[in-house]
Amino acid sequence: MKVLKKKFYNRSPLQVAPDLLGKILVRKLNGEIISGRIVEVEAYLGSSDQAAHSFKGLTKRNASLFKDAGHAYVHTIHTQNCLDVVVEGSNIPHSVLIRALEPLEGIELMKQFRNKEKLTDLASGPGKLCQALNITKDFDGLNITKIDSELFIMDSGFEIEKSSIVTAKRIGISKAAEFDYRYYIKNSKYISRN
DNA sequence: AGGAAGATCTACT
DNA sequence: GTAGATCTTCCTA
Repeated sequence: MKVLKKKFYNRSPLQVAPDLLGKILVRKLNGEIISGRIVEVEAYLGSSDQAAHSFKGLTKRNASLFKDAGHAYVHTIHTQNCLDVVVEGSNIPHSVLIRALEPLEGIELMKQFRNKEKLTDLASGPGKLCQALNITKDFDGLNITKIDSELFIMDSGFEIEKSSIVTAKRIGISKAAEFDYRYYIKNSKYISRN
């Protein structure tokens, strides 16, 4: 198991997004570990993608998208938080949205944060996983390529077979919704929807 | 200064 | 399946 470095993130979101499936998202909180396997992601292509927050250029909200690859971008929507990973270099505001996790460690903590018991209710959606891992806007702009960070992604050493990766249209957006930029693991019970 | 929209979630029917 | 909750940011007057 090793932490994913900038080299991993410094590629096209269309390459990084499917590669993130099966990786382990790790949250450190007061010495406790909360982690989960990434089972669903979406790619956002910055300036050429009308659905991306960075489409209209740099604003206060999306400033973190213009950082180097391997930083977090946390934004609020309808009272919920969503977690992105910045991809492909500085001033190229591409990102990958982490949409769902399969809970692994710290499940009791997740249940507390979510006030839910069912494993499939803990992190099966972008807003839910931020609650389960207690990710707040304080994480916006955080470097997630260091093992001493409070948030990072590890390589499980386990490759997802290409035949288990499903490509589909993105969810919950009104513009440029026709692109097949959503990726999830086939047959996972922990994705947000089918 | 005010209004509208947004990469959602939950509860209830 | 549908409605309501309820916060931040941006656009317009």
